[in-house]
Amino acid sequence: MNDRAAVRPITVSIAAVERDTGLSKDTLRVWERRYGFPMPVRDAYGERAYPLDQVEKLRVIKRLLDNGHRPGRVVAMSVEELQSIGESLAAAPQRFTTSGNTDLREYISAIKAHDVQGLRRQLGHAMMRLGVGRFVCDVVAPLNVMVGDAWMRGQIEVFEEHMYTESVNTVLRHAISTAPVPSALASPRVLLTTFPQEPHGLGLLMAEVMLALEGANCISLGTQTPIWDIVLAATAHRACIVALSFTASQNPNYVSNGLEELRSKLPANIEIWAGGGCPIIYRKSIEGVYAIADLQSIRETMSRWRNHH
Amino acid sequence: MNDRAAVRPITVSIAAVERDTGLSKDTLRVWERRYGFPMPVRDAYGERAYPLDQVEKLRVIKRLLDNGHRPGRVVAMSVEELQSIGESLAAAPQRFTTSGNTDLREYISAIKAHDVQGLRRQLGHAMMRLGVGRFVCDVVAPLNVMVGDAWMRGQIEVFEEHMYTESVNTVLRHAISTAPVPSALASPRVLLTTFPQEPHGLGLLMAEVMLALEGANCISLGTQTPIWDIVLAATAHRACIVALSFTASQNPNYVSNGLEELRSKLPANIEIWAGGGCPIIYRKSIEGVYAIADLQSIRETMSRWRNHH
DNA sequence: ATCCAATTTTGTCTAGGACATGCAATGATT
DNA sequence: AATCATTGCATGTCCTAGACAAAATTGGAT
Repeated sequence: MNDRAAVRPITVSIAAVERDTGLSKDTLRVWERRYGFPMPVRDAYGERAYPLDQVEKLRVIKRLLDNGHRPGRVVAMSVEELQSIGESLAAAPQRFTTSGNTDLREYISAIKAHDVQGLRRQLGHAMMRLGVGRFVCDVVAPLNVMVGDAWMRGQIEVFEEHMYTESVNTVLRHAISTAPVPSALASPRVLLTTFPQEPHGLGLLMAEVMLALEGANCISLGTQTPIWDIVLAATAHRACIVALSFTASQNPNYVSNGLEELRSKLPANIEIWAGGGCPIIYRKSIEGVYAIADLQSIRETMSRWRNHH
Repeated sequence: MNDRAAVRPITVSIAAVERDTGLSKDTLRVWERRYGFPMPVRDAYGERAYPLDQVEKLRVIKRLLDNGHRPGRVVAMSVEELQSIGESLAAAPQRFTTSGNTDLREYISAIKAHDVQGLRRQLGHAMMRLGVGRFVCDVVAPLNVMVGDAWMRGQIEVFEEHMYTESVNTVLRHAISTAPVPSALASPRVLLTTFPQEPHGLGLLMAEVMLALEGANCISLGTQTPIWDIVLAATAHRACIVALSFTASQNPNYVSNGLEELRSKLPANIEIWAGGGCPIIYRKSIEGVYAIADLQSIRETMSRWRNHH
């Protein structure tokens, strides 16, 4: 029995860490210089090679940063300290039991039991029981948060989160397909997509469901559309509204710069709606961009739009 | 009337260029050093500020690079020369007529007319007419190639490709949802996903459709699952087969190294099936990995599997 | 408690050098 | 003439280390 682990690479390159954590190469290098973490080993060419446990810790740190913590404090911490912070954070807003006597822990159980069929059945039942709108707002949205938190605390594996995401994806798309096709004339045409750095599409789907409920004519481009192509698409599809989704992991600079750029390139009569978990959208308001704080407020924003037109 | 153009930024930062063109900051700097293009002006802080026309030219160059051209030739060229190259490429071969008396050009027309509803209707009709299996093999697969080619020739915009992808996504997921749930006992459990570098999920969906038709029990994790999590997921879901999809844009080394790593970590009784447009899969066979050359051969490979078990 | 200024923190940009990798053109062999 | 090995250029990514703007925090005065 030779030690295979010593032979096989148990380290990853800086580019892979950038991709997996969302921290730029520049940031990774400067943290190493300033805080002494991460401290990768060097490969035969003198290039950084990050052990997997450091990548794991970086992911936890990234998640804490997204929740408002500051690098100087958390980067130097030990894993145990990070854990305790993460748990206190998750324990604080126990707003799980939001409403509708739904116990979200059952979904988590299904995920951890790797019961795909059961999870989808539960989701389907909840949708039937609550109606599509409340299902999205009261079940899917808090579940997303809960799954993310559980993952950060190491209670859920990446593949389990993937399975969850895929299941919700299926269920939401099914919900969208059952919505009636709106009358082409009266309903606003809404273009949905995300910026190039944002690969997560669940927020977009949730928004699409809510918009469809409001009778909007949704045109989704999926994720990661270049800004210039958003402009072209909005024009080509004669959109009234461009709706964008941003997760907390997004780089705030890219988000606000991108929104300003998009606003300047897009005709003034096309509105921009921005939503999702990214804090910068709500902290720093951008001229001509509407921040949609939660899914419920899509309804209000839409009625405002209707009154205006 | 003051000159707003002089006030408004007619230049963009290196980060914005990276975002808009997909060329990394490192690449942009090294091109400037080596080829003298792009040659940004400098702002008050001495930082690169790219005029919009240079960004535009960079976009054209990027498309030619994706087309197989080499930077040394094209980066130094004038805009006119670049134009002529793009057009000469457009005149190149067009292999439309695949099979089944379906004229794929109608789909392309719908895409270029930005007719989402029409495109989906056409796709739905074709599926009804041909049956799900032939629809995927004879329509979707060649259409993907055609759309990709058209994009490379500059005949289709990025946002049009996005709209197409999203439509096919919807139609395929609908097809999957209509497939009967297979009996848990007799049917093989197939885990579907892609490697972390591979964000494209259409190939995965097509494979899932074909597998579902063969009565397989499909568990999809979506795209970009870390290798170690594929191993965990395969074990947790008691998968018999792990199916992976690779597009042509994948780095051959990553693909073959990743497959070898996965094979070594996965229990020997779990098969690995690899498919998609990536040439390396078929050129270099890997011990214990089955290459699935096209969607039809999923059927044969599956019957081989059944005979074996 | 609220506001403003000084200070610290933090991410991103800069420069040019190095080098692995992959493609192309050459030379050698069948 | 076609195939294979070798050499060499082309190219992207990584390296170090310094600088600085923007954001966040602190301290002090109202």
